[in-house]
Amino acid sequence: MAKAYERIADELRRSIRAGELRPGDRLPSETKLAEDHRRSVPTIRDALRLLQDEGLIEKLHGRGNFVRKPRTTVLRTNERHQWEKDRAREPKGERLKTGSTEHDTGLTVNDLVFHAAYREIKAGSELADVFDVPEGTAFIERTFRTRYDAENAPFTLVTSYLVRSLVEANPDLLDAANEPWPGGTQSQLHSVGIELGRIEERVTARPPTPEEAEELELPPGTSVLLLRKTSYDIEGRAVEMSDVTLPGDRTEMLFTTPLERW
Amino acid sequence: MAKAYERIADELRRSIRAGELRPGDRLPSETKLAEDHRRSVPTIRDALRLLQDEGLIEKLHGRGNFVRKPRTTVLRTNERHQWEKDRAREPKGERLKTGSTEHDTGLTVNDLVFHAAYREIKAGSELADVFDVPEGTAFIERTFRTRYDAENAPFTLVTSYLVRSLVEANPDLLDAANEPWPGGTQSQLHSVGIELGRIEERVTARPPTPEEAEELELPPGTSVLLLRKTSYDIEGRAVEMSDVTLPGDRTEMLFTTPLERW
DNA sequence: GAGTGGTCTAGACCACTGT
DNA sequence: CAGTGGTCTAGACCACTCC
Repeated sequence: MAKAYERIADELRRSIRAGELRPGDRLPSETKLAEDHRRSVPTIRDALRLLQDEGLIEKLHGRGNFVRKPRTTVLRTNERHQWEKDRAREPKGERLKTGSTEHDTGLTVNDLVFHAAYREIKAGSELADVFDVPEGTAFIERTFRTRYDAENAPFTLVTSYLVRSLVEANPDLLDAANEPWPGGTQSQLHSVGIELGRIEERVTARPPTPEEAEELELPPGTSVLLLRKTSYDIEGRAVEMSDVTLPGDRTEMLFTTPLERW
Repeated sequence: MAKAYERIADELRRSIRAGELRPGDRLPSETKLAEDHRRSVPTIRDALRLLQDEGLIEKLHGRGNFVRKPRTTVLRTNERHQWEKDRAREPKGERLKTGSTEHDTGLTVNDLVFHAAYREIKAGSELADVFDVPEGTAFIERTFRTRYDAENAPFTLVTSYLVRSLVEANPDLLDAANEPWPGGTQSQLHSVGIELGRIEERVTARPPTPEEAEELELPPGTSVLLLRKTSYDIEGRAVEMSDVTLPGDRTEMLFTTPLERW
């Protein structure tokens, strides 16, 4: 004997999957559903919460419960890295025209807003491990939000780490006022004589923390993608690491792997 | 004025983050929490559900509520593709020794169980688009589960598509009984004269459907990673596509992008 | 059997949306 | 204002775990 709220959720889920309830449609009110199924309102709400957690419906206070529409997604490719490298040595005027976020999305620079903060920190065991330096080494921590003006929610939260001694040759890199740096991180590193040899990206997914949900305006029933990007110079030494949080319902990442010929 | 269940959740969340409640610890019982906070049990349960949805706690019926321990993750790299290509032309005996899942995880072939089913289908608009063939073209659809014996949950669900006319030159490829094919998909394609030139992988994340949650034994408060892998031959023609569902709490994907020298 | 969480009820009252 | 969902109560009864 299945539980009442599960049976009710199953029935509504089937309705939605079959297209009898279409994206944007309003579900019957909770009191109406309660009468129809001869159950109490809290039981109906248990059923609706299941569907909300699956990302199938959206609850709008005072308006009703609606079948959720799919979000339009932003594509983020790994080809951006070669593209950014090619551009890193170009004159500043050229670099100003577009940033790498625009390369991925087809947007222009004016559609984007950046917030940045710099902080100096000492390496804990995790940073020390990635960069192969002693614990306590001085790092620059930069935090960003990138935003697409046409939407009212940011689409990434970024924390980036650089070894202080590697970048202090260029004092401009130590000042948040110079953000956004035209040409991006690779251009910044080029200004202190660093050329990148490869980039590693690690991807996992989990539900958002309340803080992430608020900053990225994530409704219940969505996930975040966590991307840890580590950049290595041509000698294979880690020179930069970023932790990026992306909204799972608005992001698609594309990785292309070329294969050697037989 | 914050809501009671949110305040209670905040307090417990802070406790967990601060390490006062450690992974594996049992929380006070719901009736105890209700007395402490002078709230009803359902209100306490509302608070605990928030924490469960964030993946912070685990509810065990009849035992209690526990701080969740981090799962050990399996690493899946894009270097597997070159490795699989290098191996595709090796003699069958060699290929039998290990499969590509083992390459990623360090397991031996005996730790893995495969289930496979083959089905012939006609291309809908999506498949027709990816493979650049007319709608209605005959495809072979293969579905798999891969499992690690030491755990009792599968770690991937796979659906793979091949154009029938491309692979029917080798009848063995049309029979599920020959699964798992030693050397994997690239070896199968090699048997009909196809060499791969590049692989594209698209990654998104969302909460699991009830079906996925059951098959992958995903507790509430976890996400799935969706990987769509498309393989192109050396002329750039799509020859294989897979949709892979991975448990977000047990999977880390690593993509390495080499950069050209200046 | 004692203690735990899971399901469900019936209803009060609040907060938000639209007309 | 009427109608909607959101919060919360007080308690009954069931299902599971462990001793």
